Amino acid sequence: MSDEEGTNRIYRAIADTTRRRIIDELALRDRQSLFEICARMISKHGIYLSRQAFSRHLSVLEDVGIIEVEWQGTTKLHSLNKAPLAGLANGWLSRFEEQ
Amino acid sequence: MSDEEGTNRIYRAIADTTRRRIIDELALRDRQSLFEICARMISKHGIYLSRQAFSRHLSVLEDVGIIEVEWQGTTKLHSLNKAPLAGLANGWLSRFEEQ
DNA sequence: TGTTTATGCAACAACCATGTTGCATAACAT
DNA sequence: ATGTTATGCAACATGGTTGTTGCATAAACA
Repeated sequence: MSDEEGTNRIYRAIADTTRRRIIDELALRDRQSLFEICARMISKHGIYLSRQAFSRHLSVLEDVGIIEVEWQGTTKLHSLNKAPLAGLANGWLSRFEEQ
Repeated sequence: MSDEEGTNRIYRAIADTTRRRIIDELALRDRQSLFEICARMISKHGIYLSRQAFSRHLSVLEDVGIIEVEWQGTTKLHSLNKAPLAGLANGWLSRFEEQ
C-alpha cells in the first residue's frame, strides 16, 4: 500500500464521530475491552449501537494502526497508538495551522 | 448539520489523494478553472481521470467550503478557502501533535 | 460438565462514493 | 447563425461503509 493510500485510510478512519469518541475514551484509559467501550459510548456519549457495530468501528481503527490489541483470556484489550494520528497532525494538514 | 457531522465531512473530503493534490495546486495559484486543474493533475501528478471525475472532486471540496468559486463568463474559477482546513489542524487532531 | 462471558464471522440491507458515458446548456468568436 | 469552449446534469456500474441479526467459538467459573 502506498504511503498516500495509508494516509487516506487514516483520514477516513477518523472521519466518524463514533470513532473519534472511541479514541477519546482510550486516550483517557488504555487496555479497555469491547464491552467497556460499548458501555462508555452509550452512557457517556449517548451513542446507541450494537456490540457488533462498535466491534466494526474498533476493527477499522485497528486496521490502520490507531488501536493496538492484547488478549487476556477471552478478553481483547484495546489501547491507543497515537503514532498514526501524530503522523497526520504533523503531516500535510499541518501547513494549514494558524497562530 | 451538527458541528461533528461537518467535521466528519471535511475529514472525508481530504481522505483522497486526488483531492489533496487539487488543494495543493490551488494553494500554489488561486482562480483556476476545471480545465486548468485537469491539465495540471494529469501533467504534474499523473492522475488520469475524466473531466467529470475532476468536476466531482471539485464539488466535494466546494460542498464543505474548502473551495470557493467565482464565475467569469462560462468559466468557473476555483480558489482555496483555508478556513475549514485550519479548523481541522487546530481542532481535535492537534492534541496528537509532537515536538 | 454445563453455563456464563467475551468475542468473531457471515449474510443481508441500505446507503454512499467514485468512476464512466451521453446529452444539455450557455457564453463567446468567427 | 454556427461552431467552439467550458461546464452541468442524469443514468449507470461497481465497490465500499455501516448497520442489523443469527450462529459459532473459546475461555472462565460454579
